[in-house]
Amino acid sequence: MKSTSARHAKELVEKIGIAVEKAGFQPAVGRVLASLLVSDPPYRTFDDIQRFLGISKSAVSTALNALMAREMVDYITLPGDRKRYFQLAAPGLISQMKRKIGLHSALPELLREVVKARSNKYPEFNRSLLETIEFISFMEKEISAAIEKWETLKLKKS
Amino acid sequence: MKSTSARHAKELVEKIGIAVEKAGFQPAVGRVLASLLVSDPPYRTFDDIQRFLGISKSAVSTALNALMAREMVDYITLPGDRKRYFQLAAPGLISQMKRKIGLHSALPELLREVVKARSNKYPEFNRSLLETIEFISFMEKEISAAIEKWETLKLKKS
DNA sequence: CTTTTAGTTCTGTATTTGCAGAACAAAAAG
DNA sequence: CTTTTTGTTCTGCAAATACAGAACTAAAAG
Repeated sequence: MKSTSARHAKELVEKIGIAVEKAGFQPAVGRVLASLLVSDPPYRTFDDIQRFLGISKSAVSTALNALMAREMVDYITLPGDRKRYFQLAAPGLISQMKRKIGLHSALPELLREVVKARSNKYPEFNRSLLETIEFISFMEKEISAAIEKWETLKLKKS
Repeated sequence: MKSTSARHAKELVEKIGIAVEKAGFQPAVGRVLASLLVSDPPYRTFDDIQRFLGISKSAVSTALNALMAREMVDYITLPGDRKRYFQLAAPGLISQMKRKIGLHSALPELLREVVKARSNKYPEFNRSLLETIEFISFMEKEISAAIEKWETLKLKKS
């Protein structure tokens, strides 16, 4: 079973790695995350990961620490075993996504500053800037509303 | 007036440039975009931009073409004037944002593949993966609903 | 035709990024 | 104590990025 799906797993890891990379992480971070996604069992030691991915210890260490800093990965330990068993932390994954979707940077605030600083000689241009700001604010509100909706939905289920 | 706010404008351009850069563009692209935001008048020639930013022609050319490819900038021409006057295209800006918010690549699809490929030996892990997928799908739906809401809102206003 | 203008494309380079490999550290094992 | 294990941190390099400057192009002006 493991051997039959091993190739598929590797391919999946590559594809997921790229997707995570596009979300703004380093390539190695994406691969480490991906390896923990497909891993069966879902927890792996430092050098399980290193061997599976064939990358250096420093890359694994940096990646795991980056992921742990964002609470996307944590680890367990077993009695009488010095190793740490790293595993995905799904709640951390979800809050990471919330963060990424949610606050759209300083842009709206900066755009407001722009409009304030502009002359009123080109009202049509200023109006379209205001509309852009309006759109961003609207989306921010809608998104945080959606997140709350999701959370109350989850609360009801439990 | 222009001279008193000139410094403020330059600072704003830098700050906006960085914000745009963080959104995944090259530094020079961010600055060109920003310079068109604060520019009064809102349209500028190629070498207005070059002189204002103090960067090379190639950088300006590449940046403008990148922005035009995404329809975030366009240009007008004046009769008997060979120059192009570049300006921000607010609708393009907004649709660019829609695309960027409108989410998140192949990830949910890949996660579904992961779940399918996984054994059922660790049901709790699989369950939490499913919840993550659910969250992403939920947010995608909510976001596109919000965008539609915005669009009908805009239609009514006109 | 030649020259100028307005921009594009190419070539080289400085900077940044991302990782390997080695040196290092801390704690446990022997 | 010494050795082994489980990582971490540092040093250096290879590749990718982003831009400058120069060469080039197309169209208009003269």
